[in-house]
Amino acid sequence: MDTALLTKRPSSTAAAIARPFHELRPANATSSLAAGSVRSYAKDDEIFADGQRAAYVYKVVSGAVRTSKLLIDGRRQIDAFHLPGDIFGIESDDDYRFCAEAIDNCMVVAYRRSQIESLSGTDTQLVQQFAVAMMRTLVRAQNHLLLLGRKTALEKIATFLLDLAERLPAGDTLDLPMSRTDIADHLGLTIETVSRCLAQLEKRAVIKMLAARRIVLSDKTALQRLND
Amino acid sequence: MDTALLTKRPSSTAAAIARPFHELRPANATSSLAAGSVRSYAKDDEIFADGQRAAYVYKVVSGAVRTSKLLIDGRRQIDAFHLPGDIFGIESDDDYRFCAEAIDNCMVVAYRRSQIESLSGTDTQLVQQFAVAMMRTLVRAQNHLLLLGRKTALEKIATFLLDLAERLPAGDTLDLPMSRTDIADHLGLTIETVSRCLAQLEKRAVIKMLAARRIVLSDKTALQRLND
DNA sequence: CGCCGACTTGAAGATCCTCAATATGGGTGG
DNA sequence: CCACCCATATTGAGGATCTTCAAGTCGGCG
Repeated sequence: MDTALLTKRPSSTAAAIARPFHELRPANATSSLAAGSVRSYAKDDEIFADGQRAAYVYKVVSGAVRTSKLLIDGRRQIDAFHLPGDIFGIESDDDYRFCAEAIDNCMVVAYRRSQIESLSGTDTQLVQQFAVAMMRTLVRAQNHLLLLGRKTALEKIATFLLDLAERLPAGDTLDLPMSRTDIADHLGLTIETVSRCLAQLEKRAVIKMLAARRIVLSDKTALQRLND
Repeated sequence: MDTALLTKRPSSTAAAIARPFHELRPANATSSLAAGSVRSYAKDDEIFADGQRAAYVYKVVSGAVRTSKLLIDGRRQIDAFHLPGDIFGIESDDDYRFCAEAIDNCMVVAYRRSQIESLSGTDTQLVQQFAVAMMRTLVRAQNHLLLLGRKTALEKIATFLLDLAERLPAGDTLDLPMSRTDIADHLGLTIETVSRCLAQLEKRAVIKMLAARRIVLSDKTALQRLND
């Protein structure tokens, strides 16, 4: 079972930058009951919809996922991007309060919520993992409140780049999995503003854009100065 | 012990609108160990500071509390207002990542964090209460992301008023405990914009302002339309 | 009654958005 | 392997929303 899951690990670069795989699965044999099922999604596939019954909690194996909310007129807020190792879809009530979509081709592990709850006693490790995940989700959301409420467009971009650089393993060269639209909807901006801020940072020699989605953070100190 | 705490309950209107007091304290005798200490704060008193060692988790008994973050240049984001029954100050790491201040004269119960953690086995009720509180904090933060990132000033005010109306027990007449500055720093606006939006809602006969901090929601349907 | 903080209102200005045109580049088929 | 194509991204000009700065007004408390 363990090996079956392991062999499904793709050899793509996305998987190569994933956090240590042993973190993604319970270490002890007793937790095999809670082992989730691996699922693959293509770019822009819906993983779950807002309002849908929240039957699973997910962990990203490779690729990237966005969770978002919509206003009736279509305005969108992406609350978070989820990278390999990240857990998403944790709910206290019955239904999801977000929509989750694959940003690129990606793989996730789906854990049955009912199983997790029934395991509260037996598998401390996995349950605790989800508790930690929930707390991390909260911390990120709260930091993001400050960004959305009080930072300028340029500061938002700087914070975003630094945050991604910490979460993606690659050194100072970022390979963004998401589009400008996704970035804009995450930072409360428009794609044009995102583009102009990136251009401005490049003109200031703070970053270098090898391609639209391949960005070198040449001057992290300058970014940090914009960060707060 | 129970009675000692109960006699400290103030007879102010603020306490009268508090959620059922039995919810504020563990029901069974075995949890007396975890019973927190009651503390009073005057308007604008600091309850804890950002970066301070997070030794306590708090529950509001009466009055109101704000938790906020600051940028170095003084820009402030209030992540949440805490009303009677609300829990704040939950941290996973050692230190607070917020500053907490009394909005008006208020009373809180402080629970030693070390005690809560050591009680994980014995007092399920209290521990679970904090787990629920953490989840509620997360839900509110995530809803607030949509507000800050994608709503207009008028929509922000509408959402804010409806949210408060649900959380404060009084019917359609709101008694705001917080200043315009606090509202602005919560909604990512300036006090002038807050003032102008309220004026506009009043001109549209959606609300009526009996005093600056006493607002009647005359047309909740119209507010709801602005809400999303 | 008067003072002072809190709030309101007005006018001018900045940031960010909207609309529109152009450029880029990854993917596909010839 | 190249050329084309279309989604994605950039760039520009003009405009809306919200902010800033500056005067008032209100009202609670001594």
